[in-house]
Amino acid sequence: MEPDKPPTLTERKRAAILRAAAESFRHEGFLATSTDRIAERAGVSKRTLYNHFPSKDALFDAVIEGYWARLQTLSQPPLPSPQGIEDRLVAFACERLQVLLDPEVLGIFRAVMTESMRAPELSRAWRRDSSYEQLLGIETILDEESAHGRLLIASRELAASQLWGLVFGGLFWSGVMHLHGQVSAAYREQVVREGVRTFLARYGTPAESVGEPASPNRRKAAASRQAAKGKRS
Amino acid sequence: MEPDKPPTLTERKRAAILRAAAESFRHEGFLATSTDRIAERAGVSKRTLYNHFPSKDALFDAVIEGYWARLQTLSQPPLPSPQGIEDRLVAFACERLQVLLDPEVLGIFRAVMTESMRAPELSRAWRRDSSYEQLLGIETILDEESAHGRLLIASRELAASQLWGLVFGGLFWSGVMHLHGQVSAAYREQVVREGVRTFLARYGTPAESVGEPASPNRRKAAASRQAAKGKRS
DNA sequence: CAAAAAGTAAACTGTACGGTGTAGTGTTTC
DNA sequence: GAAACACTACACCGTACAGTTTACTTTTTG
Repeated sequence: MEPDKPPTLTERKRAAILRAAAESFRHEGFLATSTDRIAERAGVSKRTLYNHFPSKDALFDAVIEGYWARLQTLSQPPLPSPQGIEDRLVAFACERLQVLLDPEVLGIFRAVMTESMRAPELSRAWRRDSSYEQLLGIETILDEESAHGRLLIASRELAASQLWGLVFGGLFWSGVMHLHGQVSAAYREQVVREGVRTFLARYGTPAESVGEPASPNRRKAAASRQAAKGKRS
Repeated sequence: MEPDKPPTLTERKRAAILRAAAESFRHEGFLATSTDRIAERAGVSKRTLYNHFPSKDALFDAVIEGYWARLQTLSQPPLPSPQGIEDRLVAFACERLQVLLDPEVLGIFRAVMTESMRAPELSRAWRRDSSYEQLLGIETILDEESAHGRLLIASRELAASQLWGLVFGGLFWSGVMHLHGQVSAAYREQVVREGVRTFLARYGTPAESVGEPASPNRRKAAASRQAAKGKRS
């Protein structure tokens, strides 16, 4: 909007507090972080911190809301589609995965999960409304491809959740659990591509067997038995 | 071995402490649990607690090791196979899933993850040695089925991780994040079965298209492009 | 430039926690 | 039944933390 008028001191202080708090919460967790430490990292007096946020809980809430809003932007643009379906799904998933595996985001997921057991009312945003499949825009892109006849899907929720598991599940879980350090982008893409191929082995339509070395007699009845509908108990 | 001679008082106290500690750690997390509270719940004096365990950290370690040992037993018996491959994989996965979704186990996963960020040296057991695919015995059962010609798999690690994502990923993640309450066994089985079907759409062999309504011309070149080998970066 | 608003430093309150010390009571074992 | 051992109750130490108070300085604004 306006060409960034210089931020007032109050705004700068507030931002510094939020940044420092996010950093601490991500690295140490909510309980292990002291407000003294946050104020120190933010270069701010403790009183100022408590002028901006009424309590440590409120500060945590504000940090979480900020990240949640950032993640929300993921659900919107499933990007246009010149490529074949495999490449499109791979590109889509790699983009999302890069965000999900960002150490900053992983840290927030950990913090949210941790506090969700101690104090469920904090961080309720992460549980209300939308599923992660929706959040990531998976259902949207599947709908699009289905509309173009490139996918044959009986239950979009089921398919979306399977795609999530195939391409995100393993790496995301490893990341959250610190199972290994950073993985290379190349490895990530390989995992994603193979996941997409498995997904297409069930849900792809013959029309899209593009550029493959040779395999004419594939699939066809692939979607012949897909019943799952009722969810939950 | 010996037909349980009555446990000595010391043994009973120790067990009570471990039980109370596990309960508290699962529900409140490590930091939010006080040793006073553990002692109280265990019906034990605080001094006794510190006679059995030198520190709160050591107590946490002992609790975690106990659960880890319990989970280890999962990796052994992939159970015999009278059924067709789909039913066998479904039965196998449902059994594992039941353990993974046990609130007690979920709570421990959460606690481990939380402490893994604050103090990685605790709970190292959960990261050393084996992958979760190994832990759950997925690779074993895939090897067996491959040996019988019922699967055509290029990379066992990749396939195992995909099966994990398809049948465990979604529900496990939901459970860990408290996304919904308990899900019914019937719903679980449905998700698992559909996951297995997607898996078989890529890795199954024609020989095993048993009892299907009608779909003779399936797959064959399914495994023609499976390259993934190099891991990590 | 003057008044209002916001920030700072530092001491302080009350509480909670991890861990120890002590003196005495119950339990096991020979 | 007595010596060795484990359990109990309880006071205690030092530290840490969320949040407040006070007295003072800087920034913003009209």
